[in-house]
Amino acid sequence: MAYKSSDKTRQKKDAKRTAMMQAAVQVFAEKGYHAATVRDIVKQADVAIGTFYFYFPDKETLFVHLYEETADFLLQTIEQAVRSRKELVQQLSYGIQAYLNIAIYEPAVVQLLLVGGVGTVPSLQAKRTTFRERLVRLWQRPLDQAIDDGVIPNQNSRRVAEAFAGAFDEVILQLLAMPEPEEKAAAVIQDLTLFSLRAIAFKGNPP
Amino acid sequence: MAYKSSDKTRQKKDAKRTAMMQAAVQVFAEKGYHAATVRDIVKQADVAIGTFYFYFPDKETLFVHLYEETADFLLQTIEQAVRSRKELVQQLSYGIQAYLNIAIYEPAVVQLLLVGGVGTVPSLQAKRTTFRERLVRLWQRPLDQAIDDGVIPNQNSRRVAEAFAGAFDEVILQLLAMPEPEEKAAAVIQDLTLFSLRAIAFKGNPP
Amino acid sequence: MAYKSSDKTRQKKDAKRTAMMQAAVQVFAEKGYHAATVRDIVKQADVAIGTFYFYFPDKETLFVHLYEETADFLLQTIEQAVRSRKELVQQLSYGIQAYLNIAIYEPAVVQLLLVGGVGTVPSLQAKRTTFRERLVRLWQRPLDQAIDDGVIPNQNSRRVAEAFAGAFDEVILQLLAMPEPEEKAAAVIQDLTLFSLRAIAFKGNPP
Amino acid sequence: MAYKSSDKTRQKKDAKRTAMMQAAVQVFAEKGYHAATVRDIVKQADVAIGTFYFYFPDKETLFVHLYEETADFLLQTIEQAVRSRKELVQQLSYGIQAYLNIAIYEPAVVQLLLVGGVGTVPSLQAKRTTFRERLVRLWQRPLDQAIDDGVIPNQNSRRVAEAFAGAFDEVILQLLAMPEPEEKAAAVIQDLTLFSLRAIAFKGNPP
DNA sequence: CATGAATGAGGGTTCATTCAT
DNA sequence: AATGAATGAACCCTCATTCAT
Repeated sequence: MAYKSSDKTRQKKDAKRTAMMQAAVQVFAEKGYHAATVRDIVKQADVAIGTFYFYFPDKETLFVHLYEETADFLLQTIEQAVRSRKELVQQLSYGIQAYLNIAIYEPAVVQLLLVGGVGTVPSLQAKRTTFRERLVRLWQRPLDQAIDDGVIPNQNSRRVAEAFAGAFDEVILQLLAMPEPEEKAAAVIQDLTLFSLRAIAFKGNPP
Repeated sequence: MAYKSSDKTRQKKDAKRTAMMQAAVQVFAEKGYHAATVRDIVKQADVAIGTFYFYFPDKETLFVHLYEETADFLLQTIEQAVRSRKELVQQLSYGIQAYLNIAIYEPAVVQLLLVGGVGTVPSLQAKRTTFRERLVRLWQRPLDQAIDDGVIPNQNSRRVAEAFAGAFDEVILQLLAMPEPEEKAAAVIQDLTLFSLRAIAFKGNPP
Repeated sequence: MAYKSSDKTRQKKDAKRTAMMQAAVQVFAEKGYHAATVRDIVKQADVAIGTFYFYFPDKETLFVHLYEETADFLLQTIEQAVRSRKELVQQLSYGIQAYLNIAIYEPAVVQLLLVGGVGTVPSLQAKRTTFRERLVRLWQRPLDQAIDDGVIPNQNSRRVAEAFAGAFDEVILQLLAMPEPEEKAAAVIQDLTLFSLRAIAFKGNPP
Repeated sequence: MAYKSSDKTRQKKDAKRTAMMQAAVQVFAEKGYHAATVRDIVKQADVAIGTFYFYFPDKETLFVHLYEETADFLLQTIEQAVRSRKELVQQLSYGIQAYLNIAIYEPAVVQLLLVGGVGTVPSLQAKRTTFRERLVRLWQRPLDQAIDDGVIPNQNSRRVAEAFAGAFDEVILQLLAMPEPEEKAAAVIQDLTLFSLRAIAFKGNPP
């Protein structure tokens, strides 16, 4: 009995906590870390300001936590798409697609990671570095495997992965700035996949 | 009578103005727009706070001005390097080299443009969009010409240019995060040039 | 649940708001709008500076509000005294008495309206004009009625009312500058009433 | 020789000093003491800010000095008009006329004294009191003489003079707020004169 | 748990005043 | 004498954070 009630309470609490975090992501993504106020967040979540400090120690901690969580979500989603395929062509293509999907349907995720809180919170600098590092490694892995398999010639896979990460980010941000980005998604995926394959001197069959 | 805006006085004032702007670039690049305070800037420039407002109308105006000026400097420097060559291979190679030079010897420029004031000042959003647009067009021009000349196959040059801009930015930021980046500059230039040429299916002689 | 805007809480908040407004009236009356600082006000009210901005949007808005409220209070109090009588002699006498009462027992009211914020806040200019206008009309009404009733000869009632308003203000300010003004109040009332009646060529029985 | 040159220098200096003081009166009258900045004044006078501090010790001292000087000018002008006549009727009429002339042709004088710096500068409070005192005495003198001469019945001439001072001020300020006040000046003078004569129970021939 | 009144450090900005030229 | 660059105290206001209810 006490179990169940506790569970319910926990769930309720978690629900409210989650709601506030979603509100925070929205506000941080829209305004950036500094311009976003705690009052903005609690207003968006429709709770009192005191409630914020019951659930989170302070604004900065929440932001860093959100950044990490969002980064995890993005990286894992792409990673999963990449891992689910064996062939380099499809690994790239599906990975890019996964990234684009998130960008289009959860733009706040991309805003938060790429725009929201850069160069602002000291304790975030390391997190950002880690995120970029993981993102680079994410693209590097299929490349290394492809080199091992002889599918592409030997090359500085690390640098190429960096270039990929930057290229994908920019193209996606440009896409998001356009009206109705979802209509152009398919073309972008194809463009980026072919771009990538050419850039690494892939000689097999294009998609 | 001689005291009236003599050349010496004018020069001195200009010098101080420039010094303060450099201090401001430093601080903005390091902390970002919001975290940088006017007090930080005047401390860096070793003047009183009133002096800031003698030279500049307010923090935001100065920041936007600095952003534009810095963007102009970066873009013109790269543009000049690109224009000074006729062949696509060299246009890319010299353009990248110019970019890298700035990044290594004037890191604050890159910090300011790529990191410093993103997602912060409303009046900057448009400036940032313009900067990215110009950067993309900068890389797009040689591509279009190469397509016209039949040096590379027809392709979505705009999208490729976006990818180039993003790729170069990321590689450069990664380079700046390393110790002694200038030692690796030559390798990076070559890597990026080859990467670019492959990505656009260039078939001529590599550098 | 009971904590939500309970009567007690509301009352307490209103009480504090009122207390702060009284403090503000005091300070504004004493120093005038510009010389009065928000810190002066919160010190007088014994609260923190943030509390001021919790209750009021800004210094200027509060001042204008206070000015209007105070003007309303003064005008309505006098108006009521005037309206409560039918005979011109008593209308004047009771109106003047009401004015004097406020001046003596709420000197800040008079200070604020006559001294506090003149020639200062642009958004107040119109309010001040309105206040003077209403004050003039206040005295003009019984005059017009008396002319209609044939109690006094026809004359430029508007100009006379202006003169009354100015005369009463000055005499009252002079009275307030003296020690123990309440002792002289009765004499002042009589003097001013007779002064007024003579000035409008009233021929009936003096009070 | 040295004499003359010295005189010239003196005159020149005085000329500049005078120009600055006139500029200051203008600005103070228009904006009030606090809102008027030293920069406003020197801009109006077309000199550098340092020049201000060569001629005057500081803003407050200048203001107080200007206030006194302006008060002297106003009081002496009216006084002279009053003294130049023997009969009460004409003393009042010419005094009022003199006041009105100043108000219409030198509105800054009236603005400065009646509106510009009230309730602002501590060191001005005493000056203002003195000015009002002198103004009251100015009107009181002819009254006392008329009482002595048996032209009007005995009465509290002090209080009546206060009422006069206040009444004239208000009517004049109301006049200045209208378009083309000079056209109404004659009527105002007559109205105020008759108002005054009636108020003091004058029985002789009206003007 | 939740609330929101209360706090005060700190930010951007103004402006009277000084002083080297 | 005259200039105007330079100064910094002080202003208004914001906002992260606390705590009594």
